Amino acid sequence: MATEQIFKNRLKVARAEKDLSQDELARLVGVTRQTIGAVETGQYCPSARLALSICHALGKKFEELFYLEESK
Amino acid sequence: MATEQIFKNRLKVARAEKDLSQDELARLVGVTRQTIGAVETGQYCPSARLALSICHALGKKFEELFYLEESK
DNA sequence: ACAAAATGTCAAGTATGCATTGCAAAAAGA
DNA sequence: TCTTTTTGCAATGCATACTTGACATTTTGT
Repeated sequence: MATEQIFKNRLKVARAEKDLSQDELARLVGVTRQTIGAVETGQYCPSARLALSICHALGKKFEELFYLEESK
Repeated sequence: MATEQIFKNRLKVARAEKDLSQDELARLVGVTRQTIGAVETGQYCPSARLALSICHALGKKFEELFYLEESK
């Protein structure tokens, strides 16, 4: 196993900038609060569809919110 | 009523621009040929992780390759 | 025309995203 | 402090992404 790619995000900060709660963002994009929370804390990687609508809701480009990081 | 968001992509063209086969792209991003084929023909929406590594492999930004479209 | 490479597709199985419910802790506001 | 809002976390279940293997069809190259 060479280079493992870890999926990360800057959701928490971007959400704070818009002054939105997890629940408010969740309603905007049509998922539950728990789903937003889980994505935010890195519990799992969202679908590209969900990730895209989060981008739209927060007024950010994809690469500003989501990225891959190398792990050792 | 339900303004349904449909997940679409421009993978086929972008892949052709790089002169890569589905199999070559698949190996680059670490999935199977069938998975690339299925994403390309819109059979399903990839994970944000897979979508991102496809972007990297094709040298494109996310929004250049993937987008949401309104349908009725 | 022929062979090889590329693509479409299908079935069955595994992995994981996401919903739902519920409870507890932390933060914010009065 | 007391109360409300927000967030974390866990279990169960359904939906869907992704794998593996296999076969048919189309495209490309000689």
